[in-house]
Amino acid sequence: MSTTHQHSPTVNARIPDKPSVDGLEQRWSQVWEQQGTYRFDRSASRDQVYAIDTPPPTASGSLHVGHVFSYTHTDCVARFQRMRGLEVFYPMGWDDNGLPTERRVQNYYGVRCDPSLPYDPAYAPPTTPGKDQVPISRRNFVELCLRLTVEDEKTFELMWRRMGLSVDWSQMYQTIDPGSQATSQRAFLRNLARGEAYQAEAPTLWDVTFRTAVAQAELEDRERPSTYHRIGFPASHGGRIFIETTRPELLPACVALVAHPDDERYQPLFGTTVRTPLFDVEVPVVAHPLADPEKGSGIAMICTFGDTTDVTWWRELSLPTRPVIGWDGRFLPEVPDWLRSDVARQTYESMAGATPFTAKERLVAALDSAGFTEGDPRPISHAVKFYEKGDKPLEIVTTRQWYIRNGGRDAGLRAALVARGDEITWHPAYMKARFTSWVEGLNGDWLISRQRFFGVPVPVWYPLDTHGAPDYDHPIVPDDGELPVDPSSDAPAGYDQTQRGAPGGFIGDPDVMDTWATSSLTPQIVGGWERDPELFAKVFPFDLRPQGHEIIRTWLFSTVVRAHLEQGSVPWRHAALSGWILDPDRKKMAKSKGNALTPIDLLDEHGADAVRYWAASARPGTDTAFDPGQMKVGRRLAIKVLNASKFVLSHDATATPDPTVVTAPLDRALLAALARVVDEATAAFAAYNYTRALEVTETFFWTFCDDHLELVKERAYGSHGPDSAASAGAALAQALDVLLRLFAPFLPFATEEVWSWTHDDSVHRQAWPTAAELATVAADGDPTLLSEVSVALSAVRRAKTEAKVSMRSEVSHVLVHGPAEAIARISLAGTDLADTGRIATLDFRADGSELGSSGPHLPVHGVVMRPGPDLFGREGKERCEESEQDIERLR
RNA sequence: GGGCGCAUAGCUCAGUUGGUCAGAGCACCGGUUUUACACACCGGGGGUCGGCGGUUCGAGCCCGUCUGCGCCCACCA
Repeated sequence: MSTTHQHSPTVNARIPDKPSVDGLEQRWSQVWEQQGTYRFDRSASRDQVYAIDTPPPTASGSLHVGHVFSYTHTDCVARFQRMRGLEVFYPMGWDDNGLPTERRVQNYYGVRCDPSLPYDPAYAPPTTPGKDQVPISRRNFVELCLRLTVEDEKTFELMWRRMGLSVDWSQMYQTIDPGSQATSQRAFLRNLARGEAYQAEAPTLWDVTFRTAVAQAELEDRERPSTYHRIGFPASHGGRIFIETTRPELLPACVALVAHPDDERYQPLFGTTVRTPLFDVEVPVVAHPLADPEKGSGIAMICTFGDTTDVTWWRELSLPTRPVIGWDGRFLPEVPDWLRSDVARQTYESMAGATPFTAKERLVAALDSAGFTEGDPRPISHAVKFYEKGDKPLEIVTTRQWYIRNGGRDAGLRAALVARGDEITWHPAYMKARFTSWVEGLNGDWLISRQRFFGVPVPVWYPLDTHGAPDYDHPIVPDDGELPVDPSSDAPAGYDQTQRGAPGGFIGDPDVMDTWATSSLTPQIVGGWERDPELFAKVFPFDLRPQGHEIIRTWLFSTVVRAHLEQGSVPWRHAALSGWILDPDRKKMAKSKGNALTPIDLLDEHGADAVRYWAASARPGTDTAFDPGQMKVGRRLAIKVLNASKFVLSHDATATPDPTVVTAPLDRALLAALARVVDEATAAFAAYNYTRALEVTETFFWTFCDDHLELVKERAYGSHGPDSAASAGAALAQALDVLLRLFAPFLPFATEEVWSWTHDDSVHRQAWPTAAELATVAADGDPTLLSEVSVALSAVRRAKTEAKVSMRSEVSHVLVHGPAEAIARISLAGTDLADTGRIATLDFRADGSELGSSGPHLPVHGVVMRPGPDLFGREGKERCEESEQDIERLR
């Protein structure tokens, strides 16, 4: 990189007569691709690398405006770091594995996966989805998933390119591609070997629609109406114990009643038994501190399992298991063997195979008619756990599942993971609290197995004994070199396919891993862990993980877990959490609400630079209102950059480090003021405050355009000779050169367009500007001069505006007066001020006066004018008196 | 129930360690067709900085408290 730029002899010919922001995106994104502008140079050393762990967007549909928003933030940081001299490792991935893709494929093609079907190599999906979903084999289904995600990902890539993301597209990955699968399986197998992954048969939160287990991190509470039913249990010593429950249909699964140990009402019952109504099962009355005396009747029935509290009680009180709900969410078809009496069996038969809803209706009716209920059902509203992607309440089903230790059952590991959070710099800092509180609140290990089809398979097989029963305690694992494997179609070493399912043979684990189990490894996947050790050493730990704050508990946390277990390190040094886009009602913009605009529409209407400007105006972590007005402002800024640049560069001036060319005090002041802006923008950017960097640059730029450019225009055209013109032109060129680089991370298209008028290389590979590079030319320039002259100019303009005359109107006499130092400075720019204000006679008076309404921090205290009555066409006396300005107009 | 964040002009938001901090942009009103830009430029009005109390010579800024909004988490009988 270099700050001295070669000049083309055809400078002016490259400047369009009518610069436009339209069409820049297509042109420059192509050039960047052809020239490899953003290609990562892996020959850089580790301390020269800035590595980004890019969030792979879910490839299950379309991008929305929230993506544009947050990815812009990351891109601005990436571009800054690149210009700062770092090699930026900026990959892009697609999270295509998992449920969202399955659902999209089902809807798109009108198919569903039936793993029992054989693979049909000739299968072609229907051109239009039929009314009923066509069952197809798992392999056919996966092929459709791959086919559709490839199409989606092409669209995504075009979108990102049009946004101007400075991604290195040669570093692309999919979470379902073979490399990701191998990494995911390798990490799992290492967890297994170290005892960090294990399987267990245990009560599991279960989504009955998707028929899969779900993890704690994927839960969400939803408020749902329900009803309390008051039910009497016959006590062994006579009388009835009344409980209140929202799930009376679980009565056949009841294993105990529980009350608080201190609850005097029920203390006499502890140690006794009651019998379940109708089902006539004897259950104990037990004590546990989790029982809430205030809730319902103060005594609850424990069922296996109605909720997670039941699981706690069941585990801690060593209660028996009486499951009644199956994987499909319906009551098991067979009458359970613990139901013995005829009434019990008949009652259960009326519920067998039913949904909980139907079973509840039938059982409550039976309880009513048998006189076990008391009073009317009482409506309540309570929180119910749902899978975040599901629409039916979760059930709890006992199943064999794979887990990875995440500190949920191990205080030492939990503390170590909390400490990892302290090693990460959070942007904004308060987001760390969400991480910490999540880790500290974990109550179980991470359930990673899913009973789904499109995902990374759990890479193990199980030997079958001579009776054909699997030995889950001795899984067969593949060698590292075999990865990735699919146990449902590959045979383990030492076996062949004919032994699949046969006694003495093997079976493959049928499950896939949760999508987070793979995406938690994005640093390892994209960084080439075990695949490309040289690369991995240069990028890991990564420098930045950008992501949404709503997935701190999932993606961020699970990535920390994997890196901690595998590398003994944090995965990255910084985590930047982006906010959400809110619609005008301050609700999160979401596709499901139908209020998310497509990004392409926005780009068509405003242009990429404009949309990026809006996004970059939002501070890190802040939820932000969707605001087309800001995009209009951004578009205006981009256009302004083009036009101002055209003016500056039309003078054929050269940015020069030679202080003998830039001699005018105002020109030096400009560069001195710009040096301060550079310092401020750099410090802000380095602290990930890209918004502040943009703001200071933009503010300066408008002063540059509206004041400085106007002040030096006449001189630049040569009105005072070639030397002063050269000074103006060189300073303008120098300032523009710096400003373009300051704007480059935000407005990559407009800045590149302008840069190309005078350069053959890309602005995006230039060095980030420094105050030092301006210092020589700025020389003794005083940055306050520019603002002081601006104040004086503003006062002249105000007088003309109030007189309702053109800014070109001539003024015969202006007196500027104020503190001596300010007057001394301003007088150095007197010629420029007189030219711009079209002032015939400009006088200065240092009197320390405080005329005018300017604030005390404004060093110029008044511009004193007297307009003549005839030229302005009015007296203007009132104005003079009002502002205490003695304005004299000489014609 | 616990935790975090927010509350400043009609709107969207800046205000770094308390002292020129009452700001910006948009919107609004008025003016200017000026050869980089009318996709422009110039100017203007507009806020008791959520309420109350406290610390201080001095408080959007610090402390307490209250109100409202949002988010995260929590064992849902």
